[in-house]
Amino acid sequence: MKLMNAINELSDDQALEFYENMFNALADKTRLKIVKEINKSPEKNLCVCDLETVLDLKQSKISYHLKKLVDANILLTEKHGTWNYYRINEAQIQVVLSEDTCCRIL
Amino acid sequence: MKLMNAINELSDDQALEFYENMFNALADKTRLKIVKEINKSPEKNLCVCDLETVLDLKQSKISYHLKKLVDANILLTEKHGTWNYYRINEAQIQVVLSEDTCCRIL
DNA sequence: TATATTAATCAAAAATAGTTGATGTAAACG
DNA sequence: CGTTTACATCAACTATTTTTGATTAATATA
Repeated sequence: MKLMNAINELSDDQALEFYENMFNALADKTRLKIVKEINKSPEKNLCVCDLETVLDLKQSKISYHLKKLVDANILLTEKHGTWNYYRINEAQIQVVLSEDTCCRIL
Repeated sequence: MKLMNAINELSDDQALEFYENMFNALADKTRLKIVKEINKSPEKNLCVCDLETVLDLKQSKISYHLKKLVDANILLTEKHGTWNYYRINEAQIQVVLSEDTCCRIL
């Protein structure tokens, strides 16, 4: 999903689809926890194995949810050697959420 | 779901649960259309049969989605005789969404 | 009172989403 | 090279959500 700084150029139907996808990506406790943990981390990014440890979840499960967040353009990936680091795309989140809500889920 | 003007009194886990529920309720095109149509209506409220006509969907389907929105406290019900009117609970929506997003989905 | 209208609810079916363990691939390291 | 580590992806399975066509209950109207 593209970054929606040009959201006003979308048709009504495309806009609804954009929001449906964004809300869907955020409508899951595991995914909200992932975002929260990344935001709490010192470098504001975590790799899969970090999340495995901190959330005590299986690798495949974490990868599944990370993919959903990346597809929604809520997370960005940085590859460093064997490690895949995930970072929050704050611009995308702020398109959707109120300041207060950002503070609570980030 | 209660109105969350006291959202800061919730534990982290309860807060995540609140947002998970709110995003879930909004993560559906039919439900977003319902909210949009109610907001577009002259009286800012519609009954089930109005929505049936304007969205061209079956009654039971509309009732199903209305229930989800009411459970999330995004819509409020007013009963007038045989008719059930639904109205947007703007306070609840504004807890979660940015002003721009409110403008797009309302 | 009999009938029509409105809308909630139910159970069954269909469609989606999430979980799990295994496999595949690429980089790091001895 | 062979081995280990990190992680994406897959297929089978489970669980949840949505759709559908009744049925039911309540109100309105003839």
